[in-house]
Amino acid sequence: MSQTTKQIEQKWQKCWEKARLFEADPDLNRQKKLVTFPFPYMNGPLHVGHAFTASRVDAYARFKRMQGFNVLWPWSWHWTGQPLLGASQRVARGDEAYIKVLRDVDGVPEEELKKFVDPFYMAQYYTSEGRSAVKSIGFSVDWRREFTTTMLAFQKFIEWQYANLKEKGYVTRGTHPVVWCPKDQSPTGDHDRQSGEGVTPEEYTLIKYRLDDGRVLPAATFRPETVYGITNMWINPDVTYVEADVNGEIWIISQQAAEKLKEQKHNVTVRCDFLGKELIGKSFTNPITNLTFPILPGWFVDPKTATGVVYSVPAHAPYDYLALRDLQKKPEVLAQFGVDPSMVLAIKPVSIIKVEGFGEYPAAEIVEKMGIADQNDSKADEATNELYKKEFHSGMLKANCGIYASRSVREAKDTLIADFKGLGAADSMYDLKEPVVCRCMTQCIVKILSDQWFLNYSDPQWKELAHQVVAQLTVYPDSAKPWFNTVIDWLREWACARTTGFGTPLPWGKGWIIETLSDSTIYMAFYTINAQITRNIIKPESLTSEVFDYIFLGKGDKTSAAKTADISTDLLDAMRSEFLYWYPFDLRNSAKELVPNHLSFCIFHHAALFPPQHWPKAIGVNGMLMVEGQGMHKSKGNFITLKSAVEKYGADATRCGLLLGAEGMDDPDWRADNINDLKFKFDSLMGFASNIIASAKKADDTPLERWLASRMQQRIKDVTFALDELKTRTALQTALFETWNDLKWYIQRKGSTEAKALGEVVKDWLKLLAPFAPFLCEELWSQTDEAGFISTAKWPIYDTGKVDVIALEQEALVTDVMADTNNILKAMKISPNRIVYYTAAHWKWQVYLKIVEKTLTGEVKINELMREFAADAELKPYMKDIAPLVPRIIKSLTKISGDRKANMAKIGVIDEKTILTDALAFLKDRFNAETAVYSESEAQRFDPKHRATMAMPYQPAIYVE
RNA sequence: GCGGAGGUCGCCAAGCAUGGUCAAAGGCGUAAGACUGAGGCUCUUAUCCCGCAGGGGUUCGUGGGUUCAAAUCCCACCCUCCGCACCA
Repeated sequence: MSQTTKQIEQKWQKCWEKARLFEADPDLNRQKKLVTFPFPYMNGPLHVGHAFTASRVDAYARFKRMQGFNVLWPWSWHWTGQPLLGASQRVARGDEAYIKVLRDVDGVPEEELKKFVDPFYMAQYYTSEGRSAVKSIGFSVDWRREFTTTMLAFQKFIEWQYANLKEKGYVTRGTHPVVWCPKDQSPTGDHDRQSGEGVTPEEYTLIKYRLDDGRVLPAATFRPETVYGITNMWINPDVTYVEADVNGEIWIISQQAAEKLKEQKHNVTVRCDFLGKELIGKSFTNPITNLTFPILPGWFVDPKTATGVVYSVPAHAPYDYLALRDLQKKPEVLAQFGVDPSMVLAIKPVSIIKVEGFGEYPAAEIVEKMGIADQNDSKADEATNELYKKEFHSGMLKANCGIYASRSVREAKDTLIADFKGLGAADSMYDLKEPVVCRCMTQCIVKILSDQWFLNYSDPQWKELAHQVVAQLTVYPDSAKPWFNTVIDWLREWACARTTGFGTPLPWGKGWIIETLSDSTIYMAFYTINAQITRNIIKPESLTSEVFDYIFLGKGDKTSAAKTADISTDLLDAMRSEFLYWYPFDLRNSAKELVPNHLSFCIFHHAALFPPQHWPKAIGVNGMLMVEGQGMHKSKGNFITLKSAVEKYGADATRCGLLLGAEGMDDPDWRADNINDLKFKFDSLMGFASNIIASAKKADDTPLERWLASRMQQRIKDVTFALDELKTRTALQTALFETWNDLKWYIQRKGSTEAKALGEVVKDWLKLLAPFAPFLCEELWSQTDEAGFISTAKWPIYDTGKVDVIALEQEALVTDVMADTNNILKAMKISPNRIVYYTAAHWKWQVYLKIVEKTLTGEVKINELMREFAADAELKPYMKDIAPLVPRIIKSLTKISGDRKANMAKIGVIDEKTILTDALAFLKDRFNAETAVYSESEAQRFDPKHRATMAMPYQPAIYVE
């Protein structure tokens, strides 16, 4: 009884483990490759997305191992961070919806689920599930180097890293605005939000206009340059405002604003509240120009946005223009507030920005153009956006803008804000453009966190170093390389410590732990020594900074380091040399979503901490896995765990199904039908190859075997080239389908599988497939006469000596003839009884080859050619036939590649009659018709329609009936 | 908005750097045949349109341009997907 896929997989997994096949130790006689995959976060099971990215790493690792490299492919687990804790708390809270997902999607058994109230238990559970899934899919991992990020030894490593970064000045301290949940007392990231995804704090400038009594009206704006164009203030008469002591000044702001400012480093004490209408009609002073303006009622003013105090720039703000116009049309409204309508009527917009395509008053023009009725018209928003954008990008400040006159808005803005603040005329506050609601249903605000620790990715010198890392880095695909540079330029300070979740305590900051994206930037170096740490049971406290300095940087005195650490100098040296052997890493491959964060951080940190010889060698980036055309989400019900995929389809089909999906940065699509199909294909392949291995014993060396061997060489070349570029899809497609098709063709043509040469080709084929479908290949390899594992067999090397261009050309003749025959049959719409081929006469070959030669060397001149032919005694008699032939041949040759023409010239005349005669039985079978072949020059031939004279070299004439 | 990646013959997808070998690989799907008790699987063949003779026509997001020649080069436009920070 034949083994099931599952049995085969388990068998080889055990064999590999027993042979310690993937355990890699330093070996100075061999070149090394350290390949890595970003450790997965353990708040859930591994899924097919992980499998896709890691399959690429594994295929590469296996390929390089077969090429003779000493390959190290380690794996670990990310436990530090917030989500694990959050997940565990949801279980503890009895969150049924969440528990249902764990049960149904993750497949967690009931008795385990209960224990998930302990986050470490949860992590442990997913980690051991994950480990067995990784083994079951056949990743060739050295497990001796495994760790989790909460292990003390690892945390010592992170401490060392951060102490170093701080010493080098890459860690800074400062304040930072975040979206904040007042109830949870923590920042509310996108994933923690009920609504308001993607909303970030935006900074408003507050212009501190002053009432006559000295109280401040801090009007909020994104466009402080418009302070020069103010005509009045808007206060919502129906809204409650407060008078508050803010940093020693008396501010008038909306009630909501007072609460917000308290969280933003403002000292706020509310003294009293009142309705906005009390302010209407009062006048105030512009702190920049010292001019005085009135306060008018504006119902569009939203107390929930910023300060609830807005100043009016009717020349450039559509809302202001509309609101003013509305008031001017309704003097009776003004009268209610005791405002003199004629004063309002006298307000004229003040133009301060010159912008292309608009005249004096852009706001009025755009309102007109879009036909906006009043301040309640929904189109007003659109007009605002359009005009703001336009004025920002191409606006110039006019002469009435003080010292900023004739500067562009875009360029003057930042200095202007700084100047105003310096004068005490402006302040700032943050607010959210749209409401954000936390998962706990609380409305979020902006909080300014103080004494926050940052990695200073803004540091220009650090950026420069990071660019240098990128410059020497190979990126797969190459097109992703510029992306890294733009990300490096774009990254700013990154808060690298937080107060909640799991993580390594910040070495110098009480209560702070290192943020999880910041604790996973150089840990690939830790792999190099972790096997030693475990094997020698090195205590965490022995891993002092002196020890790490010595191991990773060769710094300091090893005797004293060993002494303080209580470990031997030999062991220290062993770790040092192991690090030196493996580092830097040769490949890190991940999905493209990590480019703007993890992978770029990895570059920054290597730049900061390691010398250039230990900088990353190559980074691979791939797309994000889709499932049936959609993004994979637990909530969408299309989440597929790695474990379930392997169980259902087998490891090889899962790996190959994923890898055939896409390469480069394209997103692969997991289609269950395709994977299932592949599973059947592999069953078929097993029988196919097995049969060949058993029967290929006969010494046979015909052009067909040479053709097959030649094709194989081309496949070897292509697969090797593609894998070196991490083009896993191209490589697999060639290795699996194209090569298989070659073999099938050979067997059809040959009619048997007995040739020993075929068996040899199959061995190479299995090797090409082994990085992708290791279990299947290992099984088939064991059926051959070869010893050892295919996983460590020698990768085939492309050998031009094995390429027989004549055999290739001869076989091409057969396929070309078949294609032509098919075309004729299709046009005739018949099934033939008899097919006769006529090969070209020798003199035609002479003519043909002469022309081929000419086209290779340069321009072909017909009259010269004809003269040459006429001079040839052998050709002279045929001149009448040659004349019309020559242009035809020239034309047909334009469709043939230079390489092939060169081959044709080299090969000379091929014996078409023999080739076709040999293929006759095959053709007969294929077309289900009597077949025959004659040479055009044979007098005795069956040729009722006189087709023979149409024969051309490489294009025999065909007669069908 | 900023940044990145893309739009190819029913679907997925190669090709585009180095224009001619491109009606354009491969896989899927579809159709026919073989196998089977029947099916699934597998294998074979076909699969833009026209053509009773190996030929012709129209295709590679849209519109222009360069060229003897463009899926490939240039310009403009339209559309889709992804990332944008304290979060893994």
